[in-house]
Amino acid sequence: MEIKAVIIQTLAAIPSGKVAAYGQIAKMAGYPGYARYVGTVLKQLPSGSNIPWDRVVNAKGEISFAESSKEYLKQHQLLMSEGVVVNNGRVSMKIFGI
DNA sequence: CCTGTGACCGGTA
DNA sequence: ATACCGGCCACAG
Repeated sequence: MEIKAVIIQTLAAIPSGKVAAYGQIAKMAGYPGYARYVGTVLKQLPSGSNIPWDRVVNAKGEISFAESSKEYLKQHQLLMSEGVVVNNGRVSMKIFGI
């Protein structure tokens, strides 16, 4: 119950217009190695929460959904609307570095 | 209790 | 640059 909260806080701290990697978030939260768990938490987030799940990408800077998936398109759109440039599924260096 | 799974990561070839 | 591999940790069945 502790870890989840910290991760969510860290997610909420990502400024608009920037993105962060799963592992990076885990590390910032003080739990290095919890990258996968970050994904688990995001997946279980209730819809309607204020958590910017769309600003989370994998270590390669890519969206972690299949291109054909609906979620991919949605995330892509959200990122664009926040000023993040996405090229071929890859975000252009706007990584959140506190 | 044990096993498989996941919106992952880093090192090595 | 890409491909493969082992490690990672909580959670559901």
